[in-house]
This record gives sequence, structure tokens and C-alpha cells, in this order.
Amino acid sequence: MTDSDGAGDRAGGESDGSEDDRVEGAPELPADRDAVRDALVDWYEADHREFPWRRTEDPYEILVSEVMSQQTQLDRVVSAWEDFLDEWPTAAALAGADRADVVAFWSDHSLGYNNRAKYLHEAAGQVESEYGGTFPTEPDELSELMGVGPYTANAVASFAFNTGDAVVDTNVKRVLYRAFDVPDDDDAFERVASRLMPPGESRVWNNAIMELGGVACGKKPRCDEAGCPWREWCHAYQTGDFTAPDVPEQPSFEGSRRQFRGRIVRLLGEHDEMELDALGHRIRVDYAPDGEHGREWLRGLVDDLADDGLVRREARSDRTVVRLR
DNA sequence: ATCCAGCGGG
DNA sequence: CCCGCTGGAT
Repeated sequence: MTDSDGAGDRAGGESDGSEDDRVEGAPELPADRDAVRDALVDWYEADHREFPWRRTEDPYEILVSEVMSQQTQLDRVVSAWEDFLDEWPTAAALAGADRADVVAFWSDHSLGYNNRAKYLHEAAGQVESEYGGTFPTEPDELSELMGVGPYTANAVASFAFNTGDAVVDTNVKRVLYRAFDVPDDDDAFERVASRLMPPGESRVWNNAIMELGGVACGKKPRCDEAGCPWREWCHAYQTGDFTAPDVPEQPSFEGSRRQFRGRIVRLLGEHDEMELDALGHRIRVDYAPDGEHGREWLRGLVDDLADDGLVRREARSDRTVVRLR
């Protein structure tokens, strides 16, 4: 899909050239900012991946897609997103669901980070109780929803209402770092991203720049194959240095507490309640109540899950059982 | 072994 | 305000 040749730039209106020339703190930005903007938007509009959430402007549907996308490869998000909306089509429906069901769904679809299912459920409740069932439209208000930080707030505002500011996620950082040699500094990224975005065009712009980071300027750059529209301005393309901002080292998942938390939640999604030792035996073969990874260890995990509000411990007369909350 | 990123809370 | 936690699939 090299989309070949130049796609004659120059779209009609240059108009308001004005602007204050250089972006503060980013002497790196080309002076012809409008050309840079147009090139990216034209590139995006000529060809891009089709995701179902790019065809809706429903803030609830978009919020669900954003939360899922934060943790999971996009191809896998598609079916989970469709199933989720099938089950809970509106914020009101989700707010009325049992949280345990939402968490069980999350685990069942291997979406990871079960906390975010809880947040999403809670956010839906906020929309119902604090906003009368209608999503707020500005990033500042969206940020008040549980689990919605600056990134998600701008993404939802942009894609649902076209009212966002420039989104800055790791993809965008990588693009700016390479293309315009922006220093690896959050404030710098924010400033440049914000000045680069065409005012009032957050919907198409954020889609476009994230698409660029996804298909042309990923960890492994594919400038020519993807027909990157910024090659003529790109610092990395000209110097051949495609370094990207630091990637934090990842602790291994195998054997981690995360792995066992995940197993606990998954099991509790299948059996609605389980006794502690039974749970232990099912999540690790070498479980022995008094052993190295025994009841003490398991209690620690379960207590943390309880603190996170994902799980509840119930004392029966003779034993303790655990269930999803 | 490597990839996916942003958030709440301490 | 910075820190470290979070669940997998491939």
C-alpha cells in the first residue's frame, strides 16, 4: 500500500499563515507548519486501517475502545469490543451490570488489567449519576471519570466530539522525537504536539498521528513502505538515526504475581465462589498450604485483589471463601 | 523473549 | 509529584 507518489499536496486553503512562527521550546518544528499538517491529514485520509470504533462517534463506545486499546493489540480488541457492546450497549446498561460480570468478561476475553474493567464500570456509573446519563464533552470533565486520565480524556473528546487537544501517547512521542528531534521530556512533547495540531481538528488529527505512529513510525520504522508523509521534514529520515525514547524494561510475566492474580480472577469468573486452598491448588501445581507458596502467599494475593475491589473474602463458619465482587 | 501504555495512589 | 503496578498473547 505504498500509495505511491506525491498525492499533490497543496490543498486549497492556506489562509491564516500568521501564527507565531516558531514553536516555543521546539525550534525543531518546520516553519511551514501548514504543509506538515496537510501532508499528514492527506496521507491519513487517502488510506488507513479500518477499525470499527473509527466509524462511531458515541462517546461510550469510544471510551470502551480506548480503555481496551491501552493494554491489548488492536486486532484482538476488535472482537472484544464488539462482544462488550453487544452485552452492554450503553453506559446505562453497563452501570446497571454487576461488576463481577464485567470483570469476568474482561478476564474471559484476555483483556488484562482487570482493574480497568472495574474503572470502566464505575465510570459508567458516574455518567449516569453525575451527568444524567450524558457524557461530558470536554477533556477536563471527562478526566473526572474513573480510569480516565489526560490521554483517554483527550482521545474521547477528540473522537466523539472533536473537542480534544493533541493526544500524547507513546506512539506520538516516538513520532515527535524522531521527526522533529523533540527532547524526551513530557512537557516538550505536550507543547509541540499541541502546537502542531490544527486547531479544532482533533478528531482527524489524532487519528492521523496515531496511525502514523502505528503503521509508519513504529518501533521499527517503515518510512518508504508506508509512504510516510513527513519524510522531507523528518530529522530521523535525514540522519538515519531512528532511536526512540527509552522503553522501560519489562519484568518477566512468567511466575509473576500478575500471572497469579490473573489466574485467580479467571477461576473466580468460572466458579462463583471458591475456598482458599482449592483456589491455591488450581492456580499452581506446587501449591501446599504450608509450603513456600502456600496459604500465606495466597492470602497476600487475595487481600491485594480485595483492596483493589476486585474480589471479596467471605468468612463462613468453618472456612473462608473468595468470590468476585 | 518481546510486544502492547496509562493510571491511581502513596 | 513521581512511582510502580497492571494481564496477558505471540
